[in-house]
Order: sequence, then C-alpha cells, then structure tokens
Amino acid sequence: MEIFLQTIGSINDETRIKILRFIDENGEVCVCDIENSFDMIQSRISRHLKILKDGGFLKVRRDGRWAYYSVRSPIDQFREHVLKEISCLNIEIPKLKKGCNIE
Amino acid sequence: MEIFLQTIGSINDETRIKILRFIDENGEVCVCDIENSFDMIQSRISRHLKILKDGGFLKVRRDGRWAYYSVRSPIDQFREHVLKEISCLNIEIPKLKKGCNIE
DNA sequence: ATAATACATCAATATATCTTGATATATTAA
DNA sequence: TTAATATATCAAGATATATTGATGTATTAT
Repeated sequence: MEIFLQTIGSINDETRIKILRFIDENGEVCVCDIENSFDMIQSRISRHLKILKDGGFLKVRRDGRWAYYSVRSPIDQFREHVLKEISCLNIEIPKLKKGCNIE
Repeated sequence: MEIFLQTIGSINDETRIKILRFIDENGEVCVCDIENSFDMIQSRISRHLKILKDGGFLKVRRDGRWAYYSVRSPIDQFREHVLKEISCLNIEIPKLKKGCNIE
C-alpha cells in the first residue's frame, strides 16, 4: 500500500507530470537542462525529481557534478501504463534547452 | 491533464483505495453498507465516494432513499489497470456488514 | 402531517503538500 | 587554496486536502 501510494502521489502533480513526460520524450537529461527548459528554480526541480525517483519512475546517474535523470528501466507494467497514459495527454511540454555550461 | 489529475487524485488516499477495492470485491453496495463495514462516519464515506465517482471509478444508482455505488462499467483501460493494481495490494479490506435497516 | 432513515454538503479545524529563498555539499576550474 | 558550478536539503509561508460535526434534502414509515 505504501509503495502504491508513493507511486500515485508522485504523479499527483501537474509539474511532475510535465517533467516526467519531458524526460520520457527527451531521454537522459541533467537537472540544469530541466531547470532551463522549464524556467523554474533549481530547488523546485530537484524536489520533484526526487519524488519521481522515489515513486519509481526515474533513475539517476551521477557523473562529476552532474546528475542525469532518465526513465527507470526496466520498469514494471503498471508504471509503464502510467507513462503511456501521460504520453497521450494533450499538454504543452517545453522544448529541451541545454542549461549546463559544459558537457 | 485535468481529468488525468482528477483520476490520479481520487486514488491518492488510503481510505479511498480501500473503499474502491471493497466495492470492486463486493459489487454494488449502498452507502450505509460501507459506513457500517468501515466503521466511519457517513459524511466521510460520502465525500470519498464522490471523489471516486468524479475520478471515473464509480457510478451511482439511486433507488428511493438509497444510493448504490459500484465500479463503473464499461471502464477504460487505464482505470482497469489501476483497479487491477489495487486488487493486488496486500491490505486488509473489511468484511461486508449490511448497514441498512431495510433492503 | 410528523418522525425516521439515507445521503449530501458545508464550515471549521487539522494535516499534508508545494513553492520559494537560503544554505549545505560535492566537484571542477583558476 | 579559492572561486564557481551543479545539485540537494531545509525552513517558512502558501495552498490543498482530509476529518469531524452540524445542517440540508429527499424518501419512506407511522
């Protein structure tokens, strides 16, 4: 129950749905890319990424000072269904704007 | 997006998950049955039922002074997946205790 | 008509979640 | 070593959601 609620709670927010779809569409991105593309302050992005990760949708790969987030894979069927549902939503997802100085 | 969030929000609560599964397992029940089985006050049950109905999981059939709730049918694939996931949760669902005086 | 039953809704309070700005940590550059 | 960059976390305030008790609205029984 706890895990299910954490999964559901992680997608019970408009900002997170958009971030999740953004990552699903663009593949692995670092936090500053999201920050830049969404024009949101870093702490807000960071918090939502953590919730999506704890919800089982995202994974992180750390490299130096960067954190690269991507859709967790393999992913279970239920989260797969959720991702598919989100991919069908008629919403505006910002274009990817690279935000880091170095890559 | 709004509809998706309403759907997700409706199952983002432990009480509602239990009520939904209770109805899924027992079929059509009236409000006082739920009230009696869950030992919760009526206004609380009523509120959660409304949220689950607005979330697209339940339907009501009114008959006299009673309101009978059941899983909406036909139901779309996504909500079907959600119901299946909820049916797999390892949680305690109360036994059905009829609460009405007449039936 | 009056009372009782079943259900819905409202107002007040309690609790949880989100946003922001500040601060902390780690890594790399100068 | 010092400064800058990338990210995470914390504290405070704002907003949303849940619970309770009271009240409202039908419907049925007496």
